[in-house]
Amino acid sequence: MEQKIVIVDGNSLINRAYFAMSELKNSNGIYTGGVFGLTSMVFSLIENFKPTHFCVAFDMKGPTFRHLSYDQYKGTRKGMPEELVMQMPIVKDILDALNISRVELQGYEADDLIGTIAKFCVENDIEANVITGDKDALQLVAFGANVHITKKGITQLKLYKDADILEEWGVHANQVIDFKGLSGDSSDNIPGIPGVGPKTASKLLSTFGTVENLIERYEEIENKRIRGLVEEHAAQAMMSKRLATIFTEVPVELELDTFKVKEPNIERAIQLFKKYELTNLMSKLKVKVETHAVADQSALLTLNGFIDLALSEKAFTFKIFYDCENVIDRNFVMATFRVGKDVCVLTDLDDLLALKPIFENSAIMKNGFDLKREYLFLMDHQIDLQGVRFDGFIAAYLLDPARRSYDLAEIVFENASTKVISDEDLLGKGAKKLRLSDLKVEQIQPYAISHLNGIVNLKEVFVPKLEEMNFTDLFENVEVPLVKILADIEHTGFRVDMDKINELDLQLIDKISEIESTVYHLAGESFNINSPKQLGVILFEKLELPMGKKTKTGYSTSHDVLEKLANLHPIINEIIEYRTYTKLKSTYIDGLRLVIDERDHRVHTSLNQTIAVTGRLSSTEPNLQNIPIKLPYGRKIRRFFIADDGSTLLDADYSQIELRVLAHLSEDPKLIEAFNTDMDIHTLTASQVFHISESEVTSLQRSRAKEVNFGIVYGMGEFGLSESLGISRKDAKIYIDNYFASYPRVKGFMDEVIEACKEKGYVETILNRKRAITDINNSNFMLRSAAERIARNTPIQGSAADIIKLAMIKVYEALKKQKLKSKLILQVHDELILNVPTDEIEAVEKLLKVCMEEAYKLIVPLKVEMNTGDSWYEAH
DNA sequence: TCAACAACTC
DNA sequence: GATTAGAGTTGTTGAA
Repeated sequence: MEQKIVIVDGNSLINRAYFAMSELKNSNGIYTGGVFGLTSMVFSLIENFKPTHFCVAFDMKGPTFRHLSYDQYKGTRKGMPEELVMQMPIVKDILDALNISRVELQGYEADDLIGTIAKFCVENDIEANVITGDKDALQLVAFGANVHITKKGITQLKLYKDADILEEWGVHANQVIDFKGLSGDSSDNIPGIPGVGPKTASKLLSTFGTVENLIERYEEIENKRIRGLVEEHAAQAMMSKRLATIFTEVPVELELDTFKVKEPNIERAIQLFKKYELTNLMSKLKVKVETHAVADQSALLTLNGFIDLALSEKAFTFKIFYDCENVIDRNFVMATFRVGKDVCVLTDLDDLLALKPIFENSAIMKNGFDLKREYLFLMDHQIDLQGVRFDGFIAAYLLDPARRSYDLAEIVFENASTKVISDEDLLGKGAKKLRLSDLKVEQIQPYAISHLNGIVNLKEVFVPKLEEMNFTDLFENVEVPLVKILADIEHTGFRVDMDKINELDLQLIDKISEIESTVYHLAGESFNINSPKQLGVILFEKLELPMGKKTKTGYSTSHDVLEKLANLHPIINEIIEYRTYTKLKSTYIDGLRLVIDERDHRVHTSLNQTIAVTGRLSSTEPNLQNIPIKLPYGRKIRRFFIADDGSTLLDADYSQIELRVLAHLSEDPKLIEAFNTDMDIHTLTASQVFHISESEVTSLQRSRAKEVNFGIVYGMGEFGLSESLGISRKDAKIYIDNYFASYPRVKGFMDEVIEACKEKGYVETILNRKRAITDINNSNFMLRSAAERIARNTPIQGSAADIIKLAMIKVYEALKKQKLKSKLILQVHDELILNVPTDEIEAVEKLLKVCMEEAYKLIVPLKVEMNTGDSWYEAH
């Protein structure tokens, strides 16, 4: 077998890892960000490079030979922060447990050790891969080492070839040291030649080649100033070059066998990961054992070959690649399929469409990643995808719902053994980002196949993991079936009334310009009212209004601050009005217009399944989950959203679903009783909190009790309650105390949730959805309190989300079974909206009520309220 | 390009 | 003694 070594610059990577995740601590307050980052890097390097040899080099304390020749070497560098110094022995322990050899030597830097080992390996025909964040190491490219420089913290690597160095610095690999010798390096305090920067250095070197040659022939330098500089600082340039040169003859014993990759000492590693609470790393240990290598030998199937295999094997994995011109136009580029180890690549849309019977055959199991995209594409072509069993996107979300993104390449990189070519690798990023259709098929194919194989590998790892975490039922029976429903909702869209939009737009334009001039008049000058910074200056400096809160960057001009100033100056109310109207115009008129499909006059919102940590959905482009309702004027926006001709909108929302879930989870007798007898829960709470009979409750008391009920669900404290009700903290405390006295099990439940969370590190919903809460044992009061509020709220919010997801599935199935034409067109957390042909209203009302109320059996009843109307305004 | 702020929802 | 309500998206400003 070919031999391959990975040599890691331990100091460089741990530094980067630490700064990328400096806040990571375990519950004893020991910082572990650097340890975590470096160790996960080691795991991924082993998985991705599959090296036969591996070692990590470290710097040692104390002066090196460079300091002895130049006492200011690295003189400007600050020492490692204390929090990082503490992590060094931990990292070394972990590396030892993983049986990974580390090297360090008094008097030499990690760089020199790396250079020495790399050179030795290259000379002995072993592929040498150097991993570091320090571009000085690029000089090693000159003798044939592969140098990979970390990007974005340490999450990505870039392999530098000679050409890359040339592009970045304008010099060849073997001139890197000359380049440093001339231009210097402020981070190492290498002086170079003062006045010579990177540009000049590369220009000089392209003519003269080396520093030595340059100095010898300095008289040939055309630019007079630079000639002088070179002459004057020749000695310093020579010294700088020496300092920048990695010493590749370090007297270490090079016994290759010591670097061989060995099986880790799993028990010891697990022990350490537990001790430092690096639980994510634990799974990597298992992954290493469980992952099956995927054969890279695979046949390329023809369309018919694939059809035969799909029919006989009854399962395949696939991905369709397409460009989105805008929200609705999808341009086919390529589709890839895998059955067993064989792969099929289609580039002709007609071939893909020929697979309609295969896609629609529910006996053939389909696996993929982010299958909502596949559903949408196939729906465009009247193909009704059936038989989906596994969606890696959804699996990744259930296993770690707090992730920022679920990019396939990242997920596979972290969990499985293959390398997936990322979008950025293929398409670039920023302004220069390409579309798939800009590339040739041959360029896309390796990318597409790497995605396909990544999904297959991911499935191998995730299926047992889902089982282990008790997610199988939630995954198979809720989240995966929901994918299709969300695609259907998105595909159907919500019709909008353009005339209504234009009408309100004209009104708003008038109102805004009128208020604008009033504000300028009252302020005595014109300024940008949208700028909190400029507004702050006007209000608190020019008009000398009393300043309320401050933000990090200046005066706060938030609504509640302004409200308190309303009586002091007429400009305040104008500004409040200005804000409400401009909000409506920019977000709900101008913003909405941008996402209306010109062809069908509908908005096709994207309902995202993997965004919210609690299990809720989120809605984007446009966000239909935050259409105004509270204020009468804003509520008019709901007139934009209308039923199809011959149909009406049916809007059904759960009444008090979160408080019912709370009653269920806490088993509080009084709460249960209240819902069993269908009492008004806010009135009941008011009577409890104010110690009066329900008939005596005033509307003010009821609305305060409503705030209390909400506050409890969110884990609000007395301060928050006093602020939101405008009462004293003392009174707020009394309310809260009275609340818990009336519903004693609620308090008990909250305490138990936190207790269990401290123990297990996560909280759960009724369908076993889990959310890890890391700060629950944090010694920092603020972080711990926030974690406790999250722990209290997540089971409630998350269980309510579970229930409405179940309801959506029931409704969807029931509509299909009864062959009704009514369609789900939106979900807003506790509300479902359907477009219902007029003749189906009665049937669908019945169906909807049953499906929603019976979605999940709580110990209290679920109650649904329904309304119909031509627009969302009337229906809700 | 990105963080901060503000405003809208359940 | 602190700090203070859970979950989201979008638009604007202004600094890098």
